[in-house]
Amino acid sequence: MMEKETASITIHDVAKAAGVSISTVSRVANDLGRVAPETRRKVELAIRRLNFQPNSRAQALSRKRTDTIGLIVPDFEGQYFAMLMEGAHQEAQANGVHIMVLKANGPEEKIEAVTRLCSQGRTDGVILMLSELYSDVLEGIGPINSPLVVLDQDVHSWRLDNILLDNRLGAFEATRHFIDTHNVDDVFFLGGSENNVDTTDRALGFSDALRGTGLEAEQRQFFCRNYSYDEGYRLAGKNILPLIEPQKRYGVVAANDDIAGGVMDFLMDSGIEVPRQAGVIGFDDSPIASQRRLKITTMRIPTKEIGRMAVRTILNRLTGKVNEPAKIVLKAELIVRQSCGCELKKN
Amino acid sequence: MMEKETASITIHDVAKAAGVSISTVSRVANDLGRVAPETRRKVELAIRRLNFQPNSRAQALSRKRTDTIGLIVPDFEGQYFAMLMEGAHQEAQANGVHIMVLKANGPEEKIEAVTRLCSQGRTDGVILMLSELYSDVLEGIGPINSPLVVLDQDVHSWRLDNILLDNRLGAFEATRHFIDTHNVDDVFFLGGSENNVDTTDRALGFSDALRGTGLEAEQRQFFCRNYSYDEGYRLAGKNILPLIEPQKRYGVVAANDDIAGGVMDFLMDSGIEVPRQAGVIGFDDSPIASQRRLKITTMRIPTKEIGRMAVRTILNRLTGKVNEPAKIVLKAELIVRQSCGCELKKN
DNA sequence: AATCACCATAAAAACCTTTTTACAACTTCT
DNA sequence: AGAAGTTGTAAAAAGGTTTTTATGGTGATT
Repeated sequence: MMEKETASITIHDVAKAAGVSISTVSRVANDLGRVAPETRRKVELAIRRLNFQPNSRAQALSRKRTDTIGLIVPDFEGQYFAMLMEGAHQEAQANGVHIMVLKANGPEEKIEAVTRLCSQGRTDGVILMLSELYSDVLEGIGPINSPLVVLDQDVHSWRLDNILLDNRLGAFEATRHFIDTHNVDDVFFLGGSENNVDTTDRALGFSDALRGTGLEAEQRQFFCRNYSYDEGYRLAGKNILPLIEPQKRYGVVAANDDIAGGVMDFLMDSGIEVPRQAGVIGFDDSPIASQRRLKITTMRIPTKEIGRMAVRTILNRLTGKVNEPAKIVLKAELIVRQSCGCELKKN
Repeated sequence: MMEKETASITIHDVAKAAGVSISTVSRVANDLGRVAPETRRKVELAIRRLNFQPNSRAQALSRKRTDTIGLIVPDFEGQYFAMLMEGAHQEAQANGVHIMVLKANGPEEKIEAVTRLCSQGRTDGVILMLSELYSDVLEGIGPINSPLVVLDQDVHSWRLDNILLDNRLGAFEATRHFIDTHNVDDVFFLGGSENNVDTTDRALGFSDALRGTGLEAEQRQFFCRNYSYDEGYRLAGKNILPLIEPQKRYGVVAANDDIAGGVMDFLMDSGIEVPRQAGVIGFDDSPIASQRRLKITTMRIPTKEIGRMAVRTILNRLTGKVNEPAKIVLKAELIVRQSCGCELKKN
């Protein structure tokens, strides 16, 4: 039988090589306690010479932490995940911790994921994108012994950390941009999945914006099966095109940039002039928004920032700097490009 | 002083509750060895009643494995990372292992990353996207004690596992598609960063395709700073537009779909008809290729598959099923859409 | 009836650190 | 000069599993 691991060198080997005890080696390696200069030199030499790499598994057990943060997302689609990851990883790396990624879809999968990461101590804290009805999940999880920060959902009543985006306000502003700035005749809202809280919140903001205009929100909002270009394209054909009349001007608020792109392309393919006849505003400011000929006006979401703050929040909890559950609400910002029609107005 | 963790219940608690020894609990929990039915019942009951969750940190130390696989990528840009992640996570989840993601850019960062994951035993194996000159990194890493599979680079001589894409062949086919099928007057190649092996391999394939045509490859290939839309747009203006003559027909092979999109948009913005005057073929078949009005013809790379196979390969190594270093070479597949001009020919 | 094999379980060792406790050998102070 | 405090290091305990070894008890074998 062949031995797999080349019996890696442990703290004992270093101790022996340096002629000291293991506790001394540990103190040198972790730079704590007082060590005589001469001893330190000997130990450091031995560490270097043997190329001693502390076994992180043993460290994890002893220190009761893994220096790892879990990130649970519903999917890897679109640019959202990548941007979140970018921010989270950045903050994590700066603090010497690692990111473990899990994808979990239904409530059961989410519970399972949190259990593996949290309850079994695989991570020191978890960032959770709930995205759907949360109560089932949170109840299923039960009491947690390490920090859990929830994105995209207000779970303040559960005394959990929260990094949120004010979706309602964002959609409100996008809609009002059409109504106030562009003076459109009518507006539509194209959401993602209807049991996705992002979407329902944005639908609320859309309704808010219509209040007092005489326009009824009900018949003006439609929902995709997911946040994709293809769905945007499909629903534009199914629900929006039939409602468009020649001489009027319209505004479409889409729940993300992918959907917005689909809507725009369908409308253009159908001979509708975008943005003259119909303007479009997306959500996210994902790269694709500016990587097309007609650049998409969008509500920028500081996704990278959210990732960074989520990690920051967990780290703060861990160091005990913060004890009250955090609730941070970020705002979306209107990025004016071409698809809303602002350029037309100027000319 | 407040106690942070609610002293979680251990195998000892279960043993006491069931009136057996801890080794018996371990045997029941892991379903090994022979246990009397009656004893098993008692233990299982206790486990359930106390909601015992084995401490994965202790398991990791004892079992000498973490059930975690590392994934090191150069960046999170584009859709490539997401697709890779999708495949890797899928295979991982099916086998009860986790994915730890690290971003590492230069050789030093890569060495550091591999050290943390591999040498310190944080993961059981690592998937590494080298993407640049590899020798520095591989030498810096030194001997490794757990499986390392390298993507996108032939490191067979280092006796490492390898999942590769035949970039040279892919670029050759793309180029020949223009020459053979479309009978173009001239072709161009737009690569990514010049010290990125993907790009240099594809440049070689481009050269291969020009052999015997009388066209010189040298002046026909240009390199972006990165694989982005903006760079494609920029280089199309700087290098390609000046070379275009009115009555001729051109083919542009881009190193990925983002660049291809940029090129197309620049050409169209400049009044060049795409694909009539200039056809474009991208690489990757990333979502953006089909999420625009003029869909991009592209060399599809089975990225998800690569992610899956990389995890599979590590798992196989771990279980000792495979001992010889694997070298799997996948082929890119031409996906004909609109940007190459095939539709025009038909009409 | 004595020996043997076998089975179920307990006890102990191992995994590799960190952290606490203990203990000498010096300093310093009165 | 003796008590008290400091300092540097060793020894031991702790962390929670898995795995190996030991052991008492049962049924079969001669």
